[in-house]
Amino acid sequence: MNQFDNRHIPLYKRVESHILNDIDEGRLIPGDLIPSEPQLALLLGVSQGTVKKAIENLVNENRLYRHQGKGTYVSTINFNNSLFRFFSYGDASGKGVRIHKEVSERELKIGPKNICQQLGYEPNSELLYIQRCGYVLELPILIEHCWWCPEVVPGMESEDVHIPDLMYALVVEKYAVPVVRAEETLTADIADKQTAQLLGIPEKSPVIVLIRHTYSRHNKMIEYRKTVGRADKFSYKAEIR
Amino acid sequence: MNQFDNRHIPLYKRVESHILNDIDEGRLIPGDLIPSEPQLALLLGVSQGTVKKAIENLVNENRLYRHQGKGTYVSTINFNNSLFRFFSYGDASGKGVRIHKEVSERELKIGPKNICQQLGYEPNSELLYIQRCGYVLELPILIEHCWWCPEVVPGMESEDVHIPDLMYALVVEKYAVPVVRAEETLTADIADKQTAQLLGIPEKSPVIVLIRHTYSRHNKMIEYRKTVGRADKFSYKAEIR
DNA sequence: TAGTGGTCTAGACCACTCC
DNA sequence: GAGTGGTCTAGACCACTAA
Repeated sequence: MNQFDNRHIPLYKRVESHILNDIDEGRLIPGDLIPSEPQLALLLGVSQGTVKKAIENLVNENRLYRHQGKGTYVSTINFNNSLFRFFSYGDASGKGVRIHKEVSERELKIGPKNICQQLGYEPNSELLYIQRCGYVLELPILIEHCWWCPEVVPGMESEDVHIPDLMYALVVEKYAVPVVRAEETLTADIADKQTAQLLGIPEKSPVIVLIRHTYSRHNKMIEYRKTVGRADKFSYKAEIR
Repeated sequence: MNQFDNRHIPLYKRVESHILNDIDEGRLIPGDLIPSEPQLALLLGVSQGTVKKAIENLVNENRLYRHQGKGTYVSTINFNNSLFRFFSYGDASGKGVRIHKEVSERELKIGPKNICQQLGYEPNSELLYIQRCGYVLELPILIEHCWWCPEVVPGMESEDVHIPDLMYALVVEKYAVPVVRAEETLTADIADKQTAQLLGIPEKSPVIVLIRHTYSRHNKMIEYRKTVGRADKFSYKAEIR
């Protein structure tokens, strides 16, 4: 049965699956060096060319990256690929304008029902809520509402723990929780009273809303995040072919 | 380190350039069959494996597609890749809800200065303007404002010419103008009075704004389009790794 | 049946990195 | 110098398409 099924799956696909399994089950974590082409070829009983093809495919899918002379590594998630990079912070000349974030709320509290469920909790469970405001040159430009699984990041509700702009660096370094991937959904809305006040814009101004689901290994969702930003500073560009 | 060693360009890159040149200069047009691997290998004096690698790269970039047993073709632009496919037309169960468009204005008129310039005209030139309203089940959901180069589509201002939902089909078939690619930019705004009226929504409701630049061969821009749609029906999803 | 792309192998040589 | 990935070749065999 199994033999019949496998007969139609190309060898390079099996090599891809082998590597992806090692990643998904934590035997390889982001940043790790994977075995070299000859090693994998020997291990899996295929030619080096087949291994090369499998790795090339995974590189194209952004799952691996290679350095000539060094080796092949498991990709680290890159939040510069977030849709939020399409906010232009008023700097017409070039990119790279820094956005600074400040925590405005941080506490354990009962999460909304749908967020509890998405994070794998019973409704009305206590979650870690962090609210931050993002600034460019003192100008508030976005509000972040983050909901974390509290036992994934124990103690992060304490004022003693400094939260860097890129929160995920803290999660990886302090709690050793690898952030593996995220899903983002973009919509638009108009500012409610509280958002308008925090952003210093008129109520009912257009805002961009970005919902992010952040995942660790084994497809475990560890954070729900809703970011609301000024629409007048946002534009997302794509090419169609 | 010798920075002048850039002279060496890999053979497969040259094969890619050869094919892309043939496309850009119109010797190959979308839908055309390109020469087979052995033919290209012979023509360019490289091995078939090198041609294969070049073609694989172009397939990954969506410039070509292949059919086993048939051959390799130049990609046709696919407007299903438009960002507008992320409008969900109120149908929760599945996709594929049809959007029907009706022309509400069609005339030659002086274009806005920036649009004239982008289309390669002097300011205050006459352009072909077409306005359409998009419906799902009688419910207006978006407004399209299209500006065309008039001599690219002569006579399209006439009421006699039927404009199909996918306008580009007409342009390709009737005027033999290949549509090669398009660029889209997404932003959000609030509905002005006219838009609100046409869409049947309150003034100042949130709307999604999509600007599209459409190009023919030789990088010639042939259309400027601005589409304004109800934000409450739009969501764009992406994955970060 | 001839021609196309799809998979797979074996091996050569080069460029880069680290020791 | 040893090990890594990057390029390139030659050739085998298979799967699909069309005449």
